[in-house]
Amino acid sequence: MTDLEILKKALDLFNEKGYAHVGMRELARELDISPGNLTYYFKKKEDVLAALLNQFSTLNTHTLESYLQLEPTNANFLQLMRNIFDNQFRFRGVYVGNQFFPVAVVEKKIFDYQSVVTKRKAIYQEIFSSLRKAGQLDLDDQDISFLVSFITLFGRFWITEATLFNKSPNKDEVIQHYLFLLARQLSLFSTEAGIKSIEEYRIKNRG
Amino acid sequence: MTDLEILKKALDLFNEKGYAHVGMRELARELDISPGNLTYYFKKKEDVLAALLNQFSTLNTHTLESYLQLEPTNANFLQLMRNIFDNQFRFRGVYVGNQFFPVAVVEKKIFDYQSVVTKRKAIYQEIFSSLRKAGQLDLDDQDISFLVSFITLFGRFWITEATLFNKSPNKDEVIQHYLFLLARQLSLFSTEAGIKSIEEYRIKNRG
DNA sequence: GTCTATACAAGGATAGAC
DNA sequence: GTCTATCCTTGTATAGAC
Repeated sequence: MTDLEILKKALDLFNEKGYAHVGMRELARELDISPGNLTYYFKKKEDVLAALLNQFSTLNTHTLESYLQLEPTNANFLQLMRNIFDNQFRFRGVYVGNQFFPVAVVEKKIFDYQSVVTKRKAIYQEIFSSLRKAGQLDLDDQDISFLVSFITLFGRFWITEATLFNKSPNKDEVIQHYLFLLARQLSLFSTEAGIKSIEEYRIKNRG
Repeated sequence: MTDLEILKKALDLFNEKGYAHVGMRELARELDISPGNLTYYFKKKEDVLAALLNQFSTLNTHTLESYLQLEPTNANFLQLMRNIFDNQFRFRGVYVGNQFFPVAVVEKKIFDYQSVVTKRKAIYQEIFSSLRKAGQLDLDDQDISFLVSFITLFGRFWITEATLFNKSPNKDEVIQHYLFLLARQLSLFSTEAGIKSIEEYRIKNRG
């Protein structure tokens, strides 16, 4: 038995039933080990959560880094957001499944979520600045901070809305829907070149 | 002891600690009654939740109804949203505290949340149509459905974002912040008259 | 009708045997 | 590294006092 095997099964169960509704005994049973043995690998249920949040955060960091290698275009940005949305969908059980996050997360004891959010905001600020410089978006500084606020909230909670009544909706369908909304918002601030780039993205992702 | 007293105290505790982190024994202790006595009034914890959700939903319905008596202007609309935001803040412990709602809510057994959401969407559709007809907003039909999607997500999850790291933030501050974002979004679709109305609202709510 | 006392099941967590 | 046994908290149900 390895940590990774346990985390894989745990994520499956969390995605299916929600973090709060999966017990350590149940997880152990699904892994064919005893509850006591499970706690040899993860002392507390929250440790399982923290490990998954770390996986998720690392994955997002990689996704963002590979975007930063590319040309700053609206099309590439939308592709980035699709990839991020994909990650969120994969980890929805830990990402949305928590009531409030356990106190331990809020108090940064097991995972410093707050600092992740701060860093992400700074990156989005950067991204929108580059898109402006590249002539894709027509923005003043206030518009940038508005778009950062928008993307922070929208980009975090679309998956919560999507899974509110159905924990496993059709992935491609929901991502398509929310990406469409995002593209529309982006187009409100786009230059002609930016609009063209959005159109290109649309065409490419239909064929 | 009355139902209302219990619900008041329960909401206080839920706002402070989150629904999942308040036990029936704790609630009873705070009310100076025995746990068994509490279950005389509310058989299950979920029944407390359902009662609060009903209070909240009724409050929102009244808030919306009194808006519908007024002139359709952006200023009145923003005032409506401020009132709604106020309600959400008051009930944040039951509104946010459950990202997935308990199974009983999702399955409509104790509270038909899904039908509330559907009705609210229809009302917002109406509201934006009137604002278009009144010359406040410049919209085609696609814009309307975009704005409805926007307001549904934004109007539901701002409070979740606001309470993510701090369960009791300064109410006026956070509402001001999110209302400002909403006004900005609205202004992207506003006519000159609409912009003026937003400005009027801003001036009125500073003095 | 209102309340207390108590019991039980389920789940997180821990100690210690092998 | 794996397991059993045990403890504690919490949701829930019920018997019965007043």
